[in-house]
Order: sequence, then C-alpha cells, then structure tokens
Amino acid sequence: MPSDDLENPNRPLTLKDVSEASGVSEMTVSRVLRNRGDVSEATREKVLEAAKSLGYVPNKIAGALASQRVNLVTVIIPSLKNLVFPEVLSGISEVLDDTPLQPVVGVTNYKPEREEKVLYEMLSWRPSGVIIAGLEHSDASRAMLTAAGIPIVEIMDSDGEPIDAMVGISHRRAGREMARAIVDAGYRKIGFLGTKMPLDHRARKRFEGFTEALAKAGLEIHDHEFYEGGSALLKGREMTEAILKRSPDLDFLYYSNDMIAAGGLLYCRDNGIEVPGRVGLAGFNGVELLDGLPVKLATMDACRAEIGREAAKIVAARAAGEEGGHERVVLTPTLQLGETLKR
Amino acid sequence: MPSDDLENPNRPLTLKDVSEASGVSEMTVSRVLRNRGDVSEATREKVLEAAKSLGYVPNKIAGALASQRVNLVTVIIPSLKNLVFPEVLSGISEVLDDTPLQPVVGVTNYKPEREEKVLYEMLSWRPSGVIIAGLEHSDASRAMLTAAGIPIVEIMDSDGEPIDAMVGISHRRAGREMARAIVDAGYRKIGFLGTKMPLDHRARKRFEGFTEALAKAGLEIHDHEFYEGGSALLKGREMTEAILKRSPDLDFLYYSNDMIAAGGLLYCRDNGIEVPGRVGLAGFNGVELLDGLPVKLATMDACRAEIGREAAKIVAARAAGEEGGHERVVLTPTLQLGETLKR
DNA sequence: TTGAAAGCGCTAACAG
DNA sequence: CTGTTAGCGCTTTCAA
Repeated sequence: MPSDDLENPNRPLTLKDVSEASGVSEMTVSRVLRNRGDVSEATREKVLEAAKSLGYVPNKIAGALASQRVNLVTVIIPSLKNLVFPEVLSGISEVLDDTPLQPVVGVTNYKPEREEKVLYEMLSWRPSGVIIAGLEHSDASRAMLTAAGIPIVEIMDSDGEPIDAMVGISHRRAGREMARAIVDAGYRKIGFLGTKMPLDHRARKRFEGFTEALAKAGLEIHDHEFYEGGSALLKGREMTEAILKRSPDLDFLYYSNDMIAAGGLLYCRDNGIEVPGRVGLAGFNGVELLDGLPVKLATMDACRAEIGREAAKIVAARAAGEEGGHERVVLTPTLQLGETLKR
Repeated sequence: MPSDDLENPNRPLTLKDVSEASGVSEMTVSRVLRNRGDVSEATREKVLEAAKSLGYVPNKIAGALASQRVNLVTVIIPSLKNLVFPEVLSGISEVLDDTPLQPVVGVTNYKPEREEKVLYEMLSWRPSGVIIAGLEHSDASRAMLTAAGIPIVEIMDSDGEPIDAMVGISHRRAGREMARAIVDAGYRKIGFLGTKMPLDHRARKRFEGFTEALAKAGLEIHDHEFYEGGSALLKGREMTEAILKRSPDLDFLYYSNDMIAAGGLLYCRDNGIEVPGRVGLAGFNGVELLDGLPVKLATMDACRAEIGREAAKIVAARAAGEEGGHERVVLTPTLQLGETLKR
C-alpha cells in the first residue's frame, strides 16, 4: 500500500510507490520498467515484482512530458460506417502493431469544420504523426498540419498536392478507366448514380474522370440520380427504380459505390431486368460484401488495406528517426469486370 | 516568432511564447485560452490575437499533468468491421459531443490478451472513464479496471456481474424469445447457423438461451453449421446450402447475425426455396443493410446506438462530478417478425 | 550499475 | 482582474 495514502487513499500509484516498495531509487525503477540501460538482474526482479504486486500502471502523461515523445499516431477519417475506412485502419494497425506506435482514430463525418476541431484536439496531444484521409482541408487545418513538425500522410487520393507525404489512388483515373471499359463494351446510354455529398471529393473526382472519358468518346451522361443518407443498399434499389422508370432507354448504370450498386443489382434481379444484357452495372470499391451477391458486380478495388499499410510504414520509418519527407505512393486499382459489364 | 528560437528553430510553441508576444503573463494567457476566471476584454483580445497569429496549439500533455484531468474516454470494442460497433460509437459520440469529453477507440479483435494490452496502454493515459464491450475479461483486465478509480461501463450485455456500471441487453433472453416465436409459429425442425468464434460471448449466450427455450418446448436444434472469417454474406449462402443439403427436412434456420442471414435469404431466393413457406429464417441485430433486401428478414434489434448513448451519459455524469456507481441499464430488444418467420 | 538534481509545459492556489 | 510560486510524475543528464 502506498505510504502517504493518508492524503488520498484512492490516488493512482506512482513510481515513488514502486520505489519505496522495492527499496530501489525511482530512477532505477523507471529504467527497469522501460528496459533502458543496464540494471542488475537482482534489482530488476525486485522492481518488477513490486510493480506487479502493487498493480502499478505508468503514467504516460508524465512520461510524455518529460521525454517529449508520444507514441500516438493520429488517424483522421470521414466515417466509420463506410466499411472502407475500417479496412484502411486494419492496414494501419497491422503495421503499427510491430512498432511502439499506437493509432488513435478521429472521425470527421465529412465536415471540414469537424476535421478542424478533431485535428486541433488530436494535435494538442503532440502525436508522432498524422494519417489523414483526403487532400482537401480547410486553410486552418492545413496550417496546423504544416506547423505540427511531424510526419503527415494524406491518404486515399493522389489527385492533388499533399502537405507532406501521400498514399492513394487516382480517383479521376479510376473514373476514366471505368468509362472506357463501359464504352468499349458497347454501352452508349449511360446513367450515373451517386451520393449527393458535395464534400466527398473522391467520389467527385471519379465522376469527373468518368464524364471526361465519356466526352472523349463523344458521349455524355444520359441521366443521373443522387442520394443522401439512409441505407445505401435500399437507396440503390430506389434510385435504380427511379432512374430506369424515368429513362427506360438507359443501357448502363455506374454507381459511385458498391453498396448502392448491389442494391441496384438486387432490384434488377427482382424485377426481371436482365443484367448485363438489358442494362449493365458497375460500382466502386471492391467491398467484401460483393462476394456474397448472386452475380459478380463490376467494380474497382480501391486498395484500402494497402493504403493503410503504406501510410503506416511511412510514419513508422520517420518516427524511428529515418530521414524522409514528401513520399508519394500512388497505387493502381484493378478493374474487375465481374458479370455485370459485358456483352 | 518565438524569442529563443536560436536553440531549436522548429520547436512547438509554448504558453511562454504567447505570453511574450502579447505582453501578458503566462497565467493569464492560460486563463484566456481556457475561458477560466475573469479576464478583461482588452487583455483577452491581445492574447487571442497573439495565440492565433503564432498558430499556438496548447500542449494537453502538460495541461493534463498539471491539472490531473484528462478529458479522454476510452472505448474498447472487439472489432470495427462488424457494423454493430461503429453504431455504438456513434451513440457515444452523439452524447460526448455536448461535453468536453472525447472518445478514444481501442480494438481487441475478440482476443483477451489484446484487450489486456490495449487496456493497459489506454489506462496509462489516465482517461476519465472506460466504456468496454462485454462482461467477460481476463483477471488482469478486471484488476486494472477495478484499480483505475474511474467510471467503468461494460456494454452490450447484461447477463453477468459488471465491475462497475453496465448498459446492455440480455442475449440469453433474446435467444429465448426468438426460439419461442419460432416454435409458436409452428416450426419444428430448427437449424442453427453461427460463428465459430468461441470468444463471442454474446453470440454464445444467444445460442444458450435459444436452445434452452427450445428444450422447454420439447425441441432440440436439429442441425447446425459454424463459420469463421471471410465475407459474412457469402458464408451465409454457403452454410445455408450446406445445411439444407445435409438436412433437407429443416423448416427453420436461425442465424447468429443478420449478415449471414441475409446471405441465406439470397441463397433461398436464387434457388427457388420458398421463404417462409418451405423454410423460415431469422437473424439478429437489425442492421441497416436489411432495409435493402427484397424481403424483410425476421430479426431482433440490439439497441446499439441507445447502448452507446446511455453508456456515454453515465461516464459524462460522473466526469462532471455527479456521484454514482453501479448503474444498471438493461434495454429490451424488440422482435421484428419481418416476412421470413410466419405461417 | 545506481542515484540526485533539474526540468518538460502547464495549472492550482494563493497573494496582490 | 493579474501575477507568483510550486508542483503534476516522469525522464534526461550528469555524477558517483
């Protein structure tokens, strides 16, 4: 029991308590607990036993202040409800698990002002690095990131200029490639179905790349449909119904994500609309869910886990003291034609 | 620019820098930045401007050490890939957003030893509270939680004794209720399909409650199928095919989660197996995904967001100084019969 | 191999 | 309303 527990009987234990319990100086106790420097086996054991029996948990706050070192890596993503981000996170964890670093997640809900706030909160803990989704940030956010003096890795997107390092794919190119594949397959009346969210820059860039490539082939989006909130699968059904009723001559539907595409696919099957004969379908992301669908959906893998891993590697390397800066990793998503895009 | 930047030109700014830049004492600067105590409008503005123009970000590490206060709430969950947990998280955020508290998430991957490690790491930052999934923890984890001297809320489950507070549903009861509904509807040859994971205690308890209620009706599980890893939707399809091939006389399939149940439903529809005529189906959770399915699946709402909100409220109340301890909130999941459980 | 002293950057407590 | 003083619990640095 701590010696001066007269004051506050329920106070957390400190190094001093372990020091007194083991009869070893605080400094040596600290060394043992951190495996730093040489300590004789005898004292080491004494200390370890005392710490354990007391149930001592070191105070990282004090440690961090004294050592000016924090093994936290800030990870900022727009949402957890979109499976994509948990997958990026597992890529990150996979790599950081082999290091002393620990990821700490902040969620912005796609709102720049929230991003700013979360970033501020997180940076005030002086993390060893930041991994943040997207290349678009408010001026204030950019200023904070620039001034932080730690590795900053912007992920998911490569269409733009990063503050420091960048790991992602080109969504513009992804949109272009899909457009080309669709046109090459002979489809001509193409509809687009996507999210209304004006702040999902990656979806926007895919759309831009898509229309750009269509234009090159002398085509235009023939009709479109946007949604907001709710169950993506259900929205996919509803939007598909709406767009096909309005424009029955459409021969292809490009969805901005796999979840709504899956909804569209189920709608078509339930309503005797032949895919890909009557209408072709394609989504984006390559989510695991698709494996369970009756038909393989055309999509494009967004390299989520890989992006997480590469980003984590960059942070880990620099935290370990390696020189670096402005790394650029551009991954290439693979087009999977599936069974919903062909003639 | 900081005055003593000769030493380290890229050092993060401190209160002292703001103090010097504004000509106000460190203490008053601190007061302004925290909105504490009375400060004249004049000095307040001077300080704010200096802080802003320098781009000062307070060091929470030092602040926390000095004030012995950390507005972090540790949230420990088994996984992020199961949509259930992000939903709990949003319930938590919803409530904490109106407080100075901030959630910090740790993931255990359903492994007790990982839980122990994550818990240790998190507790060493001296958070204001812990929200942790489940009532089953290793001895070491229990010891840490007990010794932490902060509010501990165990969530999701109410079948057991919490260390401190508890917010959840009874999974045993959920299993019993579903069994009763199935038996009442006239089904007799019942199959169970679930996860192999022996450490998903809540799934286990539902299973136990389920078989218990069947027994009371003089019935037994007629066949079962377990899976591990992979796409849940796909596994649902595969398991359903396997179990129906092996035991064609089954008239009901109870799945341990909605995702595999959805896979089963799609399988049945694709293979002309009439639901609920030929075979009835039920899942568990009430995931949003179900809204997009062709047929409404029988399920049970697990009250995820509500659980998150209640847990956060308990932590927030105690962090705000309210007395408390051993709160128990037992929510009642509602059975949704849908269209896959009836005759 | 061990220990003593001096902070890390901030805030509590008190004094003006 | 503002400033001074003394730590918070640990690690760095230096000396023994």
